[in-house]
Amino acid sequence: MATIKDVARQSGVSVASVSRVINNGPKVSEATRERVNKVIKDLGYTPNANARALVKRKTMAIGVVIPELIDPFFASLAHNVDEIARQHNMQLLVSTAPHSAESERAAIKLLVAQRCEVIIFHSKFLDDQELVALCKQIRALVLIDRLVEAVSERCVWLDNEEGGKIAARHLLSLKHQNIACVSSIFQIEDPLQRLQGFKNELSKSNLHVDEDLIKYDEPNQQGGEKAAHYLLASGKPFSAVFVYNDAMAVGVIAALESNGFLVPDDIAVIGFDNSLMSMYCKPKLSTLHYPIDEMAQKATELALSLKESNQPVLSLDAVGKLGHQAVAKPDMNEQKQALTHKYFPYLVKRAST
Amino acid sequence: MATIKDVARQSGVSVASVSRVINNGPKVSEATRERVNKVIKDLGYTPNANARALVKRKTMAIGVVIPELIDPFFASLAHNVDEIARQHNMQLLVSTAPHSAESERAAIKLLVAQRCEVIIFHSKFLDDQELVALCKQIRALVLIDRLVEAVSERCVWLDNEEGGKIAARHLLSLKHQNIACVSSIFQIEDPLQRLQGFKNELSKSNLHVDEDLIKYDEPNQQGGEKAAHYLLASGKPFSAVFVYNDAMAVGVIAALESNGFLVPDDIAVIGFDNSLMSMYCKPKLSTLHYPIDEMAQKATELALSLKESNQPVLSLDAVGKLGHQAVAKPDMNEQKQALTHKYFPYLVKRAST
DNA sequence: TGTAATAGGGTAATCGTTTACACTATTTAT
DNA sequence: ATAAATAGTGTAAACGATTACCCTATTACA
Repeated sequence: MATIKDVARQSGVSVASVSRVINNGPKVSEATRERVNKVIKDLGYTPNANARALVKRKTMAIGVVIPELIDPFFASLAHNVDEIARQHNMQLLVSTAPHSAESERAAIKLLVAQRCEVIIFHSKFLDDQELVALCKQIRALVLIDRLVEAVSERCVWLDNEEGGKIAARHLLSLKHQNIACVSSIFQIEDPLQRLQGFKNELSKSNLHVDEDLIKYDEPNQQGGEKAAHYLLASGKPFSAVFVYNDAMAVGVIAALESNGFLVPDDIAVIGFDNSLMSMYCKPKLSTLHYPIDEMAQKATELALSLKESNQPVLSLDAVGKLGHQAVAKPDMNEQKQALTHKYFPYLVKRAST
Repeated sequence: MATIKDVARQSGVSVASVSRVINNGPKVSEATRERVNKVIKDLGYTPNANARALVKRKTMAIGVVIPELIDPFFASLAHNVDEIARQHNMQLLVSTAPHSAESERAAIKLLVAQRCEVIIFHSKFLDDQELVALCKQIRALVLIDRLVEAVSERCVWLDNEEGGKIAARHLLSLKHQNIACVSSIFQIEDPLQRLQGFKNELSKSNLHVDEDLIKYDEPNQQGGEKAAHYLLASGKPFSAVFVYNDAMAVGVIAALESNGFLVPDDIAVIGFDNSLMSMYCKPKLSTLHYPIDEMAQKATELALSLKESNQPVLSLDAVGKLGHQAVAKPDMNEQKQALTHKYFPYLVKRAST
């Protein structure tokens, strides 16, 4: 593999000049520039990014930590990070961390080892304290899909509780009285908050969810099918189900229909995510739209702006430029104005309710 | 960020010893090892992968070039590469190259700049010649989903023509006479070969596809819907549709049903890929299973073994260990035994036909 | 006891870049 | 005509690791 020295030798100049040509630096005569470029072509020379990263102390890489690529939700997240990365001529590093604190730590460590300074982190298993420590250590680390109060200005998150409330209001407006829930067996924030919001809103109407009508399983189709079977096995009647996500909801519908129930006539179902699947399954699934595309893009841009900034906390001015619904919370203990990048789900009505 | 020198200083040894500790090298006393490890913990030291890559002349990265992450097929491909990468403690580099020769070139170049020596390349826009040149230049480059004769031992590919034949036989066995096709607007190998195999098999039974009943659009749901509308607009009757992939097929079904046709009673549909979608849409989609998981894993292992090998071409012995249906072609011009890693699709019958 | 083997550890070159600094012509300003 | 500025280029010191080679005790063995 040709090096800068080879290019220098062959074109009769110093490595400094070659470097200047490569980086479009000033102080190179047009003649030299052309000669060097010719040799670069001939030799098929490509600058070594590792050597560059070493001396410049920065890489052109942007890392993303997600549980796995195969889940459409996370694939979508990675896809959007990649889009922005490409716009900035940066390379995407994917570090997968399948559902455990240990693997999340390992994933971040790999990225740090690569000296990847811009990181989008989808963490569900590290505790707040550890995340705060990481934020201190890594200037351009942004947490997506999670709110950690102490570093709220680094968080791009969804109001899951509000999602639960919207679902509840929707089912209430349809006059449902006996409502079941299907949730994820991973007891992380999202399912808990969605359920909490859902229950809270119901209780405002003096309704409550029978604990026997809340079933948990893995957050995919199979899990949904199983959870629906548990529900039916409970023997208690219900006319609507609020499901953790669309994948499970599709499974729930399949199980209900194979047991002779009609959706939505006998039982209404509502999902979460607004995934492609919800649009193309039948009956089409009502769901809560999760603006993961915008969130991922915003998170990436936020991280990139953080890289440039010298301030420990993102300035108001910088945030202004970011647009969208950044929320100021004036009532914090400290004087500093805390900022948080909060997004909201919204209802998408389809044939299933 | 702490460096190896900081660790050396603080633990009162030389950088050489620290390096030995990090790499579990020999010639370090237990006492020193512990002392150094303690300092490493305290300082939160992480070895700089760039510096390492520079001096060792190899990275712990494995690159994958795909058009985009959001397509479940490619997400699945990347996912499986990642799985193997993780098993080898390697980092996944994703380089997306959206549907053009230029972007494929750029994607590979990025990976080469990173000195990523193990690469899984899904290329559809570079010509054979250029790919052969790349294979010469990059020892551990493997092409997935494509056969280039001159470097067939580096190719892991699917027999698309056979897929078309299987689909044809299936529809013939159901006594269909008027058969339509929906294909991808990207005129790359896959759709062409599938269609070719399909037509060839039909012609054996003296049937042929009316050219007006072949429609092209983007290979996603929307494209499928549009293509189905074109078909209906042609005014010609048909009782079955062979669709390029499941995503389009789902769109086709949606369009047909919204026009009052029943699938499969009025019109049968068969897709390609055996994606999750085909399993959970309704009616469930008959399709050709695409063993992308195994193929991606095999491609990755092949690339990894190529990295180790010193021979320009993979030896018979090495391939033996790889298992699966590696096919020997004894009738090559040259004496060298050419090998190719060919996979076959198979029919998955569901409710749509 | 003398000598070889071994264990433990340090020195310094190296990987491929960038860039501060120095240097020489040449041009510009006075 | 002379000083100052500028354009173009080269030299060499980093960046942070690895490792060949060297050195010194200590141990093993005759």
